[in-house]
Amino acid sequence: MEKPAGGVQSVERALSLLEHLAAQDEGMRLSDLAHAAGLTVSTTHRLLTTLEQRGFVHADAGSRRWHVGRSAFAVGAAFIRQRNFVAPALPYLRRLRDATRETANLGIIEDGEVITLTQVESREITRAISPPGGRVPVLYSGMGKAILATWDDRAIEAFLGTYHFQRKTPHSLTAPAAARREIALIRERGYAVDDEEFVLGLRCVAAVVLGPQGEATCALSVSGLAVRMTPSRVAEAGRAVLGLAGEFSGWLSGRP
Amino acid sequence: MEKPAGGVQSVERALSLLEHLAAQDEGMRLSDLAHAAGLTVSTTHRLLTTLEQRGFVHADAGSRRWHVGRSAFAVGAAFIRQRNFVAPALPYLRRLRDATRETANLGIIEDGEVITLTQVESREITRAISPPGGRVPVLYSGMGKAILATWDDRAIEAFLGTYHFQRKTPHSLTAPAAARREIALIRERGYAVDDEEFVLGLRCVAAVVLGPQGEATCALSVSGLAVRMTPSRVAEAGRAVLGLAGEFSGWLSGRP
DNA sequence: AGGCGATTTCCGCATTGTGGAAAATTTTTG
DNA sequence: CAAAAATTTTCCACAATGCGGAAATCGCCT
Repeated sequence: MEKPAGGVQSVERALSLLEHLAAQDEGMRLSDLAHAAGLTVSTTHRLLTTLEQRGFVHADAGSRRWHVGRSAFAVGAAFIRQRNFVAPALPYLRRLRDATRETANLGIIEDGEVITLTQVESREITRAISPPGGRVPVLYSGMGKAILATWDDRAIEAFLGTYHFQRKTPHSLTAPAAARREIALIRERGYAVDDEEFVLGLRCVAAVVLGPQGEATCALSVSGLAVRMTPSRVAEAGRAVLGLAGEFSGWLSGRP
Repeated sequence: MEKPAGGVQSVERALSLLEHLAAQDEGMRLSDLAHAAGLTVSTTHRLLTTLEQRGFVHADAGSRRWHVGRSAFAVGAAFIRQRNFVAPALPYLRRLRDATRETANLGIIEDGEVITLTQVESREITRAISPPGGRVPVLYSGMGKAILATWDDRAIEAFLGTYHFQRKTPHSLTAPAAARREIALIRERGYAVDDEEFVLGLRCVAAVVLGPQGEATCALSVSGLAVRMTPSRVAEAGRAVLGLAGEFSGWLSGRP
């Protein structure tokens, strides 16, 4: 009627209900939900009943409120397990590459190391090459430090307590105190810098991507040769990576 | 036709597609998905298109495969954020209480401490009382130790490295070595025991609840007075809590 | 180029979902 | 504690909506 959408009406409505429920942490009552979604009460009730049979929503008998159900959780978890955010990240990585003219990377933390899942290469002739799939200890990586900085202090202390510091280059962090200062700096400006701390001649600027719960899901970074990555270009790359990580976070959480 | 379900057909079918996609980590092609779900190709395509418009699935242009999308992730994340697993856990906690005649608890780890989210009290006259909402350091809690034991060794070492050991009772763990032995034991038998390590006269048996990705989501425990919790009853409670935690894990991941 | 499997679009039909209104239930109020 | 108000649940007749067969299109391999 209103919208010339080519979709299945009842499915669209059901999905809309799920999104409304996800947005209200206290759950919603039937009539409120119907009003919010712009549907009649009876239609809303029928759709909710269907969703409930499949476990995608759950009606709390006591408070008469509807909540997101276990099946929605089980399905959503597959998104991370399957690494389905890698392909959608590519447009952001491309924009990051184009904004900085350096290689753009996407990485996650797994078992105490940073894995670069994918990258979009710089078009420069001389470019840093560290192919996707590689593993790097957290503190030697801009992405690792950016994610680390989102943890609470307790977890960070626990991590630093047993981290095996190594002097890979003259610029490497070699003590917990230096790491703490670094983390404070990252929190202040929003992005992390790897200033030739892992490989001499390579600089890296990274920012974290947050999921819908505010949890660090992954990180974006820009890596380039130190000769090109001057202080002013590092700052410029910081703004770019911060902006695009923010956009990608928003996309992950549901907003375009 | 086949099923006398009172639900909305197209919505049920769409949810079924989501669940099939979540189960196949490599994604699925249209025709395979249609076959798996028992639908015609054209119907499947129409439903997928609708789901895609809302971002609940994503079609990878290159490989021609469909995957779970970001919106499903965003909605599913609300399940954990809203703590929607607390109410559904109650039936399991009740069964646990009835099987052991002791108080049954549900807890999570947050900021390095265990929070008891809810409990079902023992019917015994003399019962241990530690009301929901309380926070206890991880290593003093059966639930905390059970969750800790699921972490990888690296993370455990990091944790133990800065843990502030305190001798709360003569039975408390007071050194990393003892904690490591304890974790090995927990992994071997599947459940954790707090043997008067936090409060004298109180024993606790706990097992972890795993989410769809195999991640520790929360833990179940049984707590009772040491005078009643004899070694044989501890072993019995261990079997009960292990079984029910497993059932609850299965429920969380989609199977009843 | 050509053929084949898979995907996408189209369309007439009746199955299916819709929303008003009534019945049942719960909550609030007098 | 009874009556009223508000909300949830069930029911039903109608036609709008979703269905699936088939045709058109696309993409890939030989």
